[in-house]
Amino acid sequence: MNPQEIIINYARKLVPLTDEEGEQFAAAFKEQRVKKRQFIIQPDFTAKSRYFVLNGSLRAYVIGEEGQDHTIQLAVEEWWISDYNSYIFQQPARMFVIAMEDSLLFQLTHEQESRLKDENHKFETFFRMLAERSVAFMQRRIISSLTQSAEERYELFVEKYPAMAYRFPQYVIASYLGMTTEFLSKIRNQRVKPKS
Amino acid sequence: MNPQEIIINYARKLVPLTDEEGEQFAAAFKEQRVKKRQFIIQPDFTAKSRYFVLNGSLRAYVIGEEGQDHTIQLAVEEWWISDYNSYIFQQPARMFVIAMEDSLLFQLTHEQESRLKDENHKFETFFRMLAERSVAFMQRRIISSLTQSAEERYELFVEKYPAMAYRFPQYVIASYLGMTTEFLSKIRNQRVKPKS
DNA sequence: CTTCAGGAATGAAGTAGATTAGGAAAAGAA
DNA sequence: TTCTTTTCCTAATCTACTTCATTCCTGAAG
Repeated sequence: MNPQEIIINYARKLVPLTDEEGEQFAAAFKEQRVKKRQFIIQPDFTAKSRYFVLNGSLRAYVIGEEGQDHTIQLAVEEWWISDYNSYIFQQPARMFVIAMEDSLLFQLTHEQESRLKDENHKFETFFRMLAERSVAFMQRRIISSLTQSAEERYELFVEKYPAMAYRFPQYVIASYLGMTTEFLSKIRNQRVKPKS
Repeated sequence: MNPQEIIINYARKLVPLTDEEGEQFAAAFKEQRVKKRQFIIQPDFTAKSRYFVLNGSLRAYVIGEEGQDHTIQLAVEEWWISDYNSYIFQQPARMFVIAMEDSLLFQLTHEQESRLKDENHKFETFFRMLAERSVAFMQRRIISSLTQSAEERYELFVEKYPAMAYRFPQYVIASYLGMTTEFLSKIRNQRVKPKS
């Protein structure tokens, strides 16, 4: 399947599109290849685009006061990524977004997105649904961080996203779940051998 | 200002509306009076509506395994509240939403909202922007919970929402910020008298 | 003027998880 | 291959925060 087909299929999961509308939608995107460790968003620069992952994986993170790194979002195939606070309000970013592997992205600029939304009610609906899904996803993450222990959060994560749990290095998972890599290591090894 | 004017003014902060459109928008809402300690959403029931607070205050929370209560969202005048996971997908709720004071709400049912969005592109845009703002808000909360200590989270909260900090009882603030009421008490009193 | 309930303060003891410091093993790069 | 960098593990100590138990405070209801 080519990139255009992928994004059209994806969009059709949320809104019905005619073939013509599908093409129009896909035409707003631009392919972008990035290499491992390449940044696509950096603090102080405004995020001009959001990205749909066709292939590969990325990670969004912030650096805390004492230089500690906290993963805000992960993305693999068919996920979106950006610094949304920056993208939505077109203000300077606070986050880094970096490629974890050589990746192929579909870039959508803020301008192109605006144009799409103006052109067709269906596209506006699509982005509304996308945002609502993010709200639901983030709310689940907030509930998890309030109600569960480090171990429970990890178990839940592995259960829901087994593909990610072994695709990303451990320090990334740990900082996504809000714990240190050492502690995650302990959890992982405890699970294997409760008895010698 | 009457409720209709309030909601129209509010909507106009996000999208321009003619007088006629404003009236049409406001007509989708229904006034609802609730008394302190009254529930408007309960687990296992589907949240059929979202609520705009005209007057008063509410609190959304979940009950954890060991009966501990975790505040997910707070709402005062001009804020929205619901169990969004339930509302958006029209699935059974996990949360309680309860009035903290006698309140006056503007209720918008899922059906009415759908109708609005179908009727006019502007209304669809409005709800898209509302969802995007929630995403940005929640992302900030996630970053705060990952990067800051209990004390820092409290200071930030007081700074950004001073009105809320003293309107809600301490145990509500504590459970919203992810700490115990005892610990928040300690933080508060430490700040006042670093020296006798 | 009591009584009672919801909320806040305080202190002692316990624990989940962080920090620090060691080194081993994969994985790239040359 | 060898060198370097990145990732992972183990274990001891440390601390931010919880838990538990008790007392105090305030306002509303009888």
